[in-house]
Amino acid sequence: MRITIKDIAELCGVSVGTVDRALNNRPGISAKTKKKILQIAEEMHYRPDHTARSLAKGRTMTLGVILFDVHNRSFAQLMNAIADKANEFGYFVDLVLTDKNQENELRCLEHLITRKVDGIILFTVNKGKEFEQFAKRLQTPIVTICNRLSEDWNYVGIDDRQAMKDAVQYIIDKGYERYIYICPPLAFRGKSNIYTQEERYEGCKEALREAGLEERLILIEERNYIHALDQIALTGSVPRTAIICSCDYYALEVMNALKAKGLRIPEDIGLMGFDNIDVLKYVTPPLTTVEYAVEEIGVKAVECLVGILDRQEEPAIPLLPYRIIPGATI
Amino acid sequence: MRITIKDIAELCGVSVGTVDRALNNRPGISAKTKKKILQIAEEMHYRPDHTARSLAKGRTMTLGVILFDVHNRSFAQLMNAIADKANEFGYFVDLVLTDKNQENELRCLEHLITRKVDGIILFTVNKGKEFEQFAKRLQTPIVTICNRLSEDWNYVGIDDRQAMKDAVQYIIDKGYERYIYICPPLAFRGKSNIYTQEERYEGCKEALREAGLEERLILIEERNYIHALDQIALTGSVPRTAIICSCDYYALEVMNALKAKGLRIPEDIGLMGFDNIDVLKYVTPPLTTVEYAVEEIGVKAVECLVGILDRQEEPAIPLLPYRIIPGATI
DNA sequence: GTGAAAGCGCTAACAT
DNA sequence: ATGTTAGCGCTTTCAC
Repeated sequence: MRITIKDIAELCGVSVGTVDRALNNRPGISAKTKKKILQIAEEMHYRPDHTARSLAKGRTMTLGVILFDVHNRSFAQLMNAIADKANEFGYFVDLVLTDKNQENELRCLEHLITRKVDGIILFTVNKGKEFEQFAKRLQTPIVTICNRLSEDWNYVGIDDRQAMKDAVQYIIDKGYERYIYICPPLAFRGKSNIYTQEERYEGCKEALREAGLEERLILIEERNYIHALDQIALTGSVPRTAIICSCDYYALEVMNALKAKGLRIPEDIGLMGFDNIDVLKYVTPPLTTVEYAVEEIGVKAVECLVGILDRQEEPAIPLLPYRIIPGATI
Repeated sequence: MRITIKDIAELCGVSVGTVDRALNNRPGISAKTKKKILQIAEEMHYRPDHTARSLAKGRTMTLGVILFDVHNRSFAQLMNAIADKANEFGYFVDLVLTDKNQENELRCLEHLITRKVDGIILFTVNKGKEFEQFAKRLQTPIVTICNRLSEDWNYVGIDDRQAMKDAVQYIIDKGYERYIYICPPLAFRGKSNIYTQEERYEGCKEALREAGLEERLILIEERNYIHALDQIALTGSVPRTAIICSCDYYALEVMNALKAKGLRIPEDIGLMGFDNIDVLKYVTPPLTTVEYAVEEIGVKAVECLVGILDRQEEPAIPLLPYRIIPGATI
């Protein structure tokens, strides 16, 4: 049996109320008894029971975080940033993984509610009015990150459309003649929430359209994009081509494929990523990509949530900055 | 106010005991009332309060996991594996990060105890009798992974010494004449728990000793190992050198440095890593390294812990297998 | 300054 | 088959 405040109370010959006052240094207790209680507690290696405290206080001091997994993109960094910042505010973090599965995400949300988390940071794959109603019914503050749900929800992220637009403009300036855009199946649009992916694609199209190059774009959105790439003439006397990937991981796979074909980057073909994931520093040639501060997304999300929880304030968060990392693949 | 079993009881005109029986399908309830209760609960969007349940049952159905962070090595994969396996058994996972700081680790342990986790999976940086006593005093089952504490504790991992020995033997067979071993400062030996690092280094020495090559080994254990490498003659008419790194991340940094110097791998210099982290697939040339199933470590650790918790059984876990990945850098 | 007691929401043992 | 009740460990209000 673990030691409780009741045990401490008996040992000190006082009531549990007094022990509580000492332990949580609340007023209404003499310095002397307080000191004694704290000493005994220390000696007995007393550890408070957070479960009981939460039940009594109605708050768990815990933030739930919902992500796909911890591999993708820079989720590991994001997670670290969130955990650190939450700790600063005295909160702890519960991480749950959806594996990009919508049903799973619902279960994750239920789980966090069951656990009575005080607030939730959500990278959603769901969308639609029905889901939003479900989420509202949970009666728990939610901050969305990286993938917008709707204007009704707090959101922390970058302007993905403008960022991709800038990136493509950067490519255009280098004088490419043909553009291949690779992204996950936009056909999921109907079901899954791929807001960010859509935004990036729109940004690409906008840039090309404004440059009058719209018809030079080839969209590859199949699962097996490497295979699809093979189908497209990439060698010999073809227009000078740039491959634009909606995220770095695609770009890395493409880079492997291009290398395997013996193509030189960027002489034979240009390549652009997005996200600037941390492993890029070990990849040659250095990938041209778009960077933004993932950690900052985590920090801002926590600040927003804690603001709501601790101070009932809910300020809108401006979109975060981004920048193009030149690299050597464009 | 969120809805509770008491509310459901009133709505159904039954007692909380009956509601509990229905919700947790325990015996002693008619199919009819059960159905009604479940229906009302559904309609009212009832969510059980895990906090209250834990307090009543004395179990939280939660496993604590203590790691440095989620970047290093293959911690992300490890974490995913642990979370998945724990879910299978109906457990949830609480992850806490120590940032390789010993004091922090103590706080993390305290935290998990405060949260009343049922068991803990620990990648420790602490060691010594005092720490072990502290850990035992927590009265919570602990399974150590990846870094041994002592024979007193359950452990899941590989035979690092033998694995590195095999790796170095593999290098020796390729006819290298000089060996450079790079690892974190073994000087931390006194304070921090670097069991695994020591084992790997010993394995390297053993292999060389048995081949009569012991004096050909240069140990680099400074923080700034890239700088230290520079000091050592690596070009021109020097003995054919292999650089052995105690983990892949060092090897990747070294690879970058070698490339920057214009050295060819493995023609000019050999390079070996350890861990086979997942990003290696995007790195050229493919790094020769040692692989083992991180996921399996997670799975086994969870199985062990759940065995202790659910069935009071505590079987010793055999060390996991490993194998050398040839790559193209040796 | 300190004690007593009523919860927090749920479980489980004991009645009926 | 169903109801009643005493906790689980802590917080908090109200007396003294």
